[in-house]
Amino acid sequence: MGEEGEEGKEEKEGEKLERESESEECGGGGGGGGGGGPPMDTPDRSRIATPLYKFEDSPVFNYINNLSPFETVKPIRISQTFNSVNFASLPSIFTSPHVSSLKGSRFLRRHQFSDPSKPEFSSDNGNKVGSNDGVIDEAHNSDELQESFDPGSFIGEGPVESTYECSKLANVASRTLNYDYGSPDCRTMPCHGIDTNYVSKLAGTSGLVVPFVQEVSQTGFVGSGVHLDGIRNIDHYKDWATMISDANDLLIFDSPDDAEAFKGPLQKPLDSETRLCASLGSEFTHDEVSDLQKTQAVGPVGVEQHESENPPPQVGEEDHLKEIEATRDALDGTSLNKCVPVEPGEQLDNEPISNLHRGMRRRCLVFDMAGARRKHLDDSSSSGSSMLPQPDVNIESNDKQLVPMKPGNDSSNCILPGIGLHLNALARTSKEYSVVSHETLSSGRQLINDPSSTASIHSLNTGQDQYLAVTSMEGNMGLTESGVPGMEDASLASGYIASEELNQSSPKKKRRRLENAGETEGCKRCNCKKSKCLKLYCECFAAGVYCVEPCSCQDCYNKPIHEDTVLATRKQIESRNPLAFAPKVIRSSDSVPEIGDESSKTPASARHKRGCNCKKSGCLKKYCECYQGGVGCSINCRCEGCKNAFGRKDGSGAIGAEAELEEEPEVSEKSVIHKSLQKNLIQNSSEQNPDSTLPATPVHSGRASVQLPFSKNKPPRSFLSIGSSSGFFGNQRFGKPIFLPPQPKFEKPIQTVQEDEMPEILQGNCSPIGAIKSASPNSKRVSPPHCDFGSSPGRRSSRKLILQSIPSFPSLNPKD
DNA sequence: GAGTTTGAAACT
DNA sequence: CAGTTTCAAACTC
Repeated sequence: MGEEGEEGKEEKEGEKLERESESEECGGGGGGGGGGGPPMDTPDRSRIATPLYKFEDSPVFNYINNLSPFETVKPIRISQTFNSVNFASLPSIFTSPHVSSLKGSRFLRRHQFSDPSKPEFSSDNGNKVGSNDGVIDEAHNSDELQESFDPGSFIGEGPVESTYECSKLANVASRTLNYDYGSPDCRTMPCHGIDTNYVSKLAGTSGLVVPFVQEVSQTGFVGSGVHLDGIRNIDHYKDWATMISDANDLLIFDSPDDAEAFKGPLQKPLDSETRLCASLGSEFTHDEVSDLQKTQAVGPVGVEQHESENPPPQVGEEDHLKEIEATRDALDGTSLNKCVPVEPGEQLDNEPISNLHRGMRRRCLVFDMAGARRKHLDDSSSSGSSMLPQPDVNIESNDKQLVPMKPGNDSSNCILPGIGLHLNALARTSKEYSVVSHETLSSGRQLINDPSSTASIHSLNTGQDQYLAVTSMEGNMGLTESGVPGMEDASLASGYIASEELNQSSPKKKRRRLENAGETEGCKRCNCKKSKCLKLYCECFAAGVYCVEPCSCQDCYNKPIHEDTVLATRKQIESRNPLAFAPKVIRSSDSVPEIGDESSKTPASARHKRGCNCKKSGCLKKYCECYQGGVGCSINCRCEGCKNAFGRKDGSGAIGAEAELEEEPEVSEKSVIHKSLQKNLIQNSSEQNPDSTLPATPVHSGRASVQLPFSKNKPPRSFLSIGSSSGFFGNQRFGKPIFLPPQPKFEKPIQTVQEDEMPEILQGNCSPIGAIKSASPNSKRVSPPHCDFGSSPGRRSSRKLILQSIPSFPSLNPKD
């Protein structure tokens, strides 16, 4: 009975959650997952297109042309090119060219975004909740991406456009392939279409992108394309008009957030661009504005107005103008004015601006709409940590959260199953990089990866893949290397996507299959049936990552789609046990050799944070967390009959696995242990390096590719940290408390988590113990972890691992 | 592949 | 805080 009761309870909860999620998803109405079809985006492209041409013919247009020093070229718009290209390659599914007309897209977008569902998409990249239609979704996603990518949709339109040509290919590729994002090159390269895509994708997921994009453009992305200066001008005006209209919208909507969001993100990037386009904004005068306004009525802009629901008041024009101006003024600060990047590269720059603007706005709207949820997320997630100063960042963080590890349903996001992780990781990195690194980390230091990490990645790739574990985000960042693999994965991924959905249907089989196949690489995933993957029972959840395709879980809520739920649950759990998501295995500094010494790094140096409680397994089976983690038992353990090969509680074996080997129980397991040990050694070597290179950043620890000895089955997961935002970098760097990508049970911890890494709190100062206490729920002794392990105080200082789980510790902020 | 064992997590 | 239940992984057959 009790069970039933409980189940019922859970069910209720689940339902509740579901409802919530659904509401979120559908929020707007339409979009929703299954439901909505192409929700928002499919506007009439034709319709959109038309206006432009008309526009050209219009007197206003002529007027503008006259004004502009440039020759007007007929706007044969890139869009066409772009469209043509895209479409050509696009699968039939995409019949509706989202991309086609930027403006059109804008149009739609607005509506779309207004739709609450949007957020979800953004987060997931279109992954819809639970829907199985991988294909469709994907398409959808891709569309979305496109949209986001699409200048119109994309905030960073300007830049994006500039990248256009490059991006074109990328887009196409992306669509067809679905996920090329992974291409490492992107990061490094300034303009690569891929980047754009990637960015766009990211953007889609989050508003963050903007900066990034901008950056790209700035970087010099030289627009390959032909520049239609004249067009540009025109566009510029047009953009202005659009902007104005947007401004109106803003006023109307009055969403402060928007404005803010706007400013933040754009500003920076724009600033840089400013030099290029600086003057454009200023150029506009009232008259021009008015003209524009008129134009709006006539031209394409008019369309927009329609959209905006603010019918161009012919009568109250003045007022309208005033409004506009006011808006404009307000926006000035924002950079909109600055805006339009004049880079030659920008083919479509004009639109970009407007688009940019739009994008911003749109995002803002989205936020607003989705708002509540996002906000709360932000708050929660970021609350502890210092958020990035810029709004974007916040957004990013949120978005990140969204990033799905498991595409589960959203193929798109993940897209790459294989890459999925990779992507995710990359995405984050990229985002962060773009944003963070640029801004904050100008130093870029970290970007450099660890070789080791890279190596690990490679190895992973070979395997299954799908989840590349990017050992370190940073490594990823390095992208260059890591990215490459990702690419491969991506290609592979496409294939996987479809299958992903299927997987869930037959979890067990799948799982087994994965285990067998993937074990090597370690792609193991969870197989939760009742926990909805929202409890620590779930390995994925416990690891702070979203469930991924390979997971065989049922009723999984550990997906980006259910971000809110996941976060909430996480919070809950953390409230109970702050260290719940912290790495379970802590490497003791003592033994911890320096980074370089891998050989010396043995599991022995590490210990399980809480210790095990084994009664029957003798700590010789994976039931034992210590053993599983490849570490010896410690005084923290309450195990009985400890025979842990890596070190006994009594200390006999403690020294190290090696010692253990000798001591190994004669039991048949000996061989097993041996294997495990060997693996460990190997892994350790690889891992350790990473550590060294990897700063304490959780990320590293995170899923470093390194697998613990036992992790064989469990490969490093993708990194998407649920929490997201903090993302690997984010968290630490920004000190966001959000979930860190936890390190997989042991895998990560071992490698990365060194005592050094341990949160300062935990470390040296046992003072934090209080926290720890809480951490140790069961009274299992939570020995002050550090103390025990942290026998070597000296080392600790160097790294600052932040326990993600720990909410806010300013001190934790990344040294970086 | 099904069933059992195990111990962590969750609950009371 | 301790005891019990639940859960999913690990393991066995």
